[in-house]
Amino acid sequence: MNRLCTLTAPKGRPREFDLDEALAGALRVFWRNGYEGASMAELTAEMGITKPSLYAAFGNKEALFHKALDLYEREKLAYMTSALDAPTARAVAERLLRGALQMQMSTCDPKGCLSVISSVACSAEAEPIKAEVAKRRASSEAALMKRFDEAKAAGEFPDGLESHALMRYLFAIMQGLSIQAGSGATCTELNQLVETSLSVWPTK
Amino acid sequence: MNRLCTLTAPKGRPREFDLDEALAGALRVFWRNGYEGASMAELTAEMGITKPSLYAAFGNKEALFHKALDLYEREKLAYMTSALDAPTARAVAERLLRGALQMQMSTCDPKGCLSVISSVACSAEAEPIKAEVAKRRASSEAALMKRFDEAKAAGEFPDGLESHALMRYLFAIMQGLSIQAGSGATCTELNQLVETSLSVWPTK
DNA sequence: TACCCTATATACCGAACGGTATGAATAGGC
DNA sequence: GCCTATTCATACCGTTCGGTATATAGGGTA
Repeated sequence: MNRLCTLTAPKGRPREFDLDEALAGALRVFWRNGYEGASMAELTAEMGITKPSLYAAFGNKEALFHKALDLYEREKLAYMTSALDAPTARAVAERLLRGALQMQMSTCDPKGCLSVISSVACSAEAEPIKAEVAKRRASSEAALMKRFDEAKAAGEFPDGLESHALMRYLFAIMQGLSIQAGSGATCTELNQLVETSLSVWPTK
Repeated sequence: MNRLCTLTAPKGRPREFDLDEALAGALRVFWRNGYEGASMAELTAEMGITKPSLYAAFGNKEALFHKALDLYEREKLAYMTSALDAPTARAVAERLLRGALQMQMSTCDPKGCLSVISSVACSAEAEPIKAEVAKRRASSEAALMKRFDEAKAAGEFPDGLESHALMRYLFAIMQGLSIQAGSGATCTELNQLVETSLSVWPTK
């Protein structure tokens, strides 16, 4: 009995749906409705599978959310990591803001940011969800702060402006952007927000 | 039968709880948990009354939320209207940011902003809630924009900076502030956010 | 063909949801 | 004292929640 064969030959009845497609459907529902607002009924409907299939493939609702959040960060927040490659702190900020804007202007995706939505939605049951999102956000914040530390060392910031303060400021704008996008702001308005933020970006 | 007497002499059995205190309790629950996350059980527990009393006095959950939102705006967002009296746009922004900061630093109130929480929480049932919050926010935005229009007419803004763009920018920062406050940011961090925002505020 | 393993579909679980019917308690008006 | 009007407390309504038991269907292996 060769163990390696199990990769190409799964034993029992094969599943009739695509894992990735189903997960993408789950992501859409969580994105539209938040963790608590997403019911198993709506999830299964959008994923095109039944509840037992969902539980067998993904565990439970919380585990499914984690996997959907992974997909979200991998596919929708990719611009956040790539933005760090920009040559200056201002260019990083510009890439981040324009990336966030472009994502919110997508006509096929739900509005707002899944991370922001999930960190705000807050009944008692969703406490571990908030904690998980907070952990991931802290990681993003640390990455941006490290990049801004380099910028500060390179003398890009005015005196008295600390990198962590500027990081926090930039995140606040992006969070505000996603709030306003989720509340029905137009693309023009969101673009104005980005342009204004860039026009006041501090230079030495 | 004098109609006016009904004001001082309500006929039936008098209620045994204080309307304002009960509403304040409801506000706390909505603030902590959002509209959907606030269950009738938790509401009645915090308000110190039973469900039939709640329905008799406030209508239903949605009507109770509206009244709690009224109380919230009246007591907790008072700084937003008074800030408009400041002499310059920058002073208005400073009052708004410091007012928001001070509110988030209160140790007895929940963290975050009820309006932001309610505009994000989003199952299907909460759609009218979102609409109501959006309407009220639009009113606040209009008030701030009018004030910034005056500032622009007074020549306070750099060329090319429109008042509505700056209004949207300032709101974004305040929304980001409340998001970060609700996610466990420290007072020091929130203060840094406010100071940074003020330090980059555009002047002519 | 017989067997094993896994996915499927249906029907169901206890708990919690928002909301209410009902009857006892408590006040004013006559 | 009696009627009316309103509140209070309990128990209950139908629905939906997340999650599962059960039985059938379908593919690999021998």
